[in-house]
Amino acid sequence: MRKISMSDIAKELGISTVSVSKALNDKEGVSDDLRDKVKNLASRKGYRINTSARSLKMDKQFNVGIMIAEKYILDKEAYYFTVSGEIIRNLDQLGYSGIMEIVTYDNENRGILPRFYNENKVDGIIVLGQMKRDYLRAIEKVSVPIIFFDFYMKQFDVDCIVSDNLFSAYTITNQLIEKNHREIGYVGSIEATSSIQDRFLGYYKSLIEAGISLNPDMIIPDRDELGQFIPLQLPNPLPTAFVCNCDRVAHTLITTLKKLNVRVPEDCSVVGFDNSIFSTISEPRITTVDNNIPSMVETAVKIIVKKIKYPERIYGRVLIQGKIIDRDSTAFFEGGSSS
Amino acid sequence: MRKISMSDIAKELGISTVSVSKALNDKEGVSDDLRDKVKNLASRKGYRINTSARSLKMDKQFNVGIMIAEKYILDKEAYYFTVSGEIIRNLDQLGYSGIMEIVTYDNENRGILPRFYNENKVDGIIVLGQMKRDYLRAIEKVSVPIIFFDFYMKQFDVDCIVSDNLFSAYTITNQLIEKNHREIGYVGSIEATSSIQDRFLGYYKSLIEAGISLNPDMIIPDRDELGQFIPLQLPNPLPTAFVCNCDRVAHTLITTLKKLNVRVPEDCSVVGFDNSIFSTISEPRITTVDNNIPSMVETAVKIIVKKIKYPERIYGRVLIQGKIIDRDSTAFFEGGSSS
DNA sequence: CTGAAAGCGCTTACAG
DNA sequence: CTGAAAGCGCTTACAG
Repeated sequence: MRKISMSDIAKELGISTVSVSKALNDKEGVSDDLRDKVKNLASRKGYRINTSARSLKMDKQFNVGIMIAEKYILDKEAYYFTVSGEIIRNLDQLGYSGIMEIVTYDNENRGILPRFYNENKVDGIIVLGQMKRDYLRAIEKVSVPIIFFDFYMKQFDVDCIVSDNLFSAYTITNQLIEKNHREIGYVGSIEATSSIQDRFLGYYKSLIEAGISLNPDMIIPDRDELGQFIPLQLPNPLPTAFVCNCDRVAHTLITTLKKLNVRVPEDCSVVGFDNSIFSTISEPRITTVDNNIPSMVETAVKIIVKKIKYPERIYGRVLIQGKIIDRDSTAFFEGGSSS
Repeated sequence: MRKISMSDIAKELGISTVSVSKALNDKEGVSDDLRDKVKNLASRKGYRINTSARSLKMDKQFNVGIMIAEKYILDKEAYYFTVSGEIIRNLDQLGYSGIMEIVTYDNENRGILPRFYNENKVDGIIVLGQMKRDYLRAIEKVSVPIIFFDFYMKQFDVDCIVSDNLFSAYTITNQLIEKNHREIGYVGSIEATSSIQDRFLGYYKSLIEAGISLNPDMIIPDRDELGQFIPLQLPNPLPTAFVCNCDRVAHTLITTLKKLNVRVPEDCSVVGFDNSIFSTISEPRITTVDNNIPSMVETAVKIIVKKIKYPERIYGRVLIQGKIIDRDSTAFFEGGSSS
């Protein structure tokens, strides 16, 4: 059974393919009557448009590329899975498909661009999660619109969608301070990603406003240069609370504290970030920040689609507000202002 | 700056586009000398092939569709993320891109096929994870090759790649029996998916061979008809060991047991399935089955690509061997043969 | 409202 | 080894 084309429909109805095209695409220039007839026959015959022909003519693919660095896959964490699922769903509503591509460590190092770009399969690109500067430099020169999702980088003029990390971290740290905590640690390697850094700055902003000075011993790295997690080196004495740059490491921290017979939250409060699965499977469940992925994604998709239409428009750094999810991992500090 | 085409290269070199096409595609019919000249100029000018034109002419998209039901995304579990990442990487090596699509609950109920099919964007489809029978019925009739990944269904003639669940469950249950366990529970809703059912059967096979009769009270459901997890109703008295249909529920079980002051593995052994993140973040770390995703994916991708070339070939139900990962959640049962 | 004609950028079968 | 010609299935600008 051959695929059926517009001209098959045209022949059967005794009209031209032009009219079929107009009818099917809801363009003006056909009577409502004819339009209905065409649409009916098309659906009865199971007509499916030949996208290659349309794309060739219109010079548009109706595909958006989604790039993810290999490390985020190996992580076995679902964060970017949720995100990409959401992206794909939003794209679909606007008539686009999502083509995913994993940038392997090797390709990232060698600056090899994704197939979907080299073969002109996409009209725009969303970069999901931070990658090497040099690679981003290469991808930046690409001749289709591009946006960064969930990170940004200095000296890049690329539009990006990020969670308002600084403000969220500031707010959640404020909450700890309101609960009488004065010794508060931060867990995260502050040079690893823009998110970790901004969350640190929000934490610091809160300390400044509370008149608490920053103690370098209280900043605990959680990963190495490759992004691999490392064992946590906790300070002694411990602070009475920790702000963690993500739920995963908050979960690790809680496990570590338990082994030291430190009770959470009675002896030590812990807060996380991302509202990931780690925040709910942990015991106690972790107070955290929900980054509002649906809103981030909706914005990102809207912007990339706009940029496909109007490539010269600039959106800059778009911040999306997060929301604190109160759970069971924080408590009022009773020890009091003994210092 | 206009996109550059084969004819641009041809003009600059004073040759025909036919020769350019042959040279770039490594087809015979051009001298090595000319081929080099063409390739050099193409790369200097940053030529990228126009896939639409190629696809239109060849009636081939060089894209494979990956369908995932919405529920697997909302799960916040990374299992299918790892899988789809791996699929995409394998496809890339064979010259294909992967177009993902999330089948929403709504579309699944209404039998709405993915955009990538309706718009002829893909040459073949991989269905990632079990979906409603009626939906699969609709997708089965599709006019491109299709395979099921990680599940199968009776009365469907669709080729599928599955882990050898029965055999893995059989083996891991045997290990418990060798450790002197005679009362062994199974956690999983055995009608929910083919995997859960087959793992149950492997567990049962092991019991049969050990002369242990099946006790219905020892089969504990873990999810409802929608696939949502439900609280575990543990039997009283408890068995001395549990085989869980996945690591996630094994993790839940361990948490539940801890609350009952049952120590794992001293008082009760627990094994899981999938070697997912839950098996390593759990305390103790869970003995589990690694399904060998790389091998499953490699096979799946090879088969779909073969089927694109030779649609009539049949591969049937392809089983991939899993591997037991021994960790800390099982122990020898000392209670002994008192019954 | 309707349609004939041109053309998007490739690949393939064929002729030289 | 090399290339002229046809054609894949659409859309668009234009004429009627």
